[in-house]
Amino acid sequence: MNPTSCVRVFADTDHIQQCQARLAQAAPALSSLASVLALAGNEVRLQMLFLLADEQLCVCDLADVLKMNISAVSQHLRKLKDGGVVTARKVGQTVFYSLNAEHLPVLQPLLARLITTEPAQ
Amino acid sequence: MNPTSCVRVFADTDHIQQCQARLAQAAPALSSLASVLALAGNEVRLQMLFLLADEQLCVCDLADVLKMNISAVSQHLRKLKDGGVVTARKVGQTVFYSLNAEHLPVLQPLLARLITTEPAQ
DNA sequence: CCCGTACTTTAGCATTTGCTTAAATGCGAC
DNA sequence: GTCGCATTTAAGCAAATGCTAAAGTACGGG
Repeated sequence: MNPTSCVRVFADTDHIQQCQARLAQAAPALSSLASVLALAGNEVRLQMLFLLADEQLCVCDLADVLKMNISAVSQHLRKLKDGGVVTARKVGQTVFYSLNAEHLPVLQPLLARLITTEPAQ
Repeated sequence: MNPTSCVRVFADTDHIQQCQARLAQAAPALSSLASVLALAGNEVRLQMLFLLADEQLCVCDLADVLKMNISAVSQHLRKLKDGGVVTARKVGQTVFYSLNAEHLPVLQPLLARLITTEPAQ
């Protein structure tokens, strides 16, 4: 009767529908969270967020610190900006990026885990 | 002098090295965090984690709930298991998956954001 | 033992990702 | 205006991702 999956008797349609209902309720928040995590789930971008949590930085600085191509850095920042994770502030010809408040509640606790309380061991 | 990037005078080598030092210190934790977030950053896998946070489920159940191919579900679970995010417990021929304690400190606060306190608006 | 069920693994493929290179764009100095 | 610097964008490509389909493994029942 269920073409997708196994034929177990205790498939428990109630249980499955209950799970689906919970998913459906969480769907919008879940989708939004997934996209933020996908952005932060890239090592380079997570490094950027870690740095930006401390202070705003321009594309040049980030490229220097990460030893990366400016273009590559700019493309990562574009994704972060499109995802609402960072904001850009233009001063003259340099663009300063900083964390956007919108997703800070998600990011802060994550980034906080990266700060070593002990300066050195 | 800096071939990679812009030629601004205030490149502030000190500042850049300071950022790099902070990065270097956070590197191991950051790398580990990035891989967990990359796993959770997929919408299907985040759904799985959301469901598994509530109760352990077998591959069949997840496939039913998510209306997905069993093979696809299994492959996602494999990644989650390889990343240390979930654990498998075999009972007879069915395999129950549940969240692994190792990365709960990262996942719990994220998943908690998905639980609607109000049952309905 | 053989068969069926739950699951895993493999191979193949389309899509996405992240980089490099090169060509814009934008803005300030001259 | 022209030039130079900071950044963005576009094009191209290799690698990674996520799916489907099919074969393989593991366990229980008859």
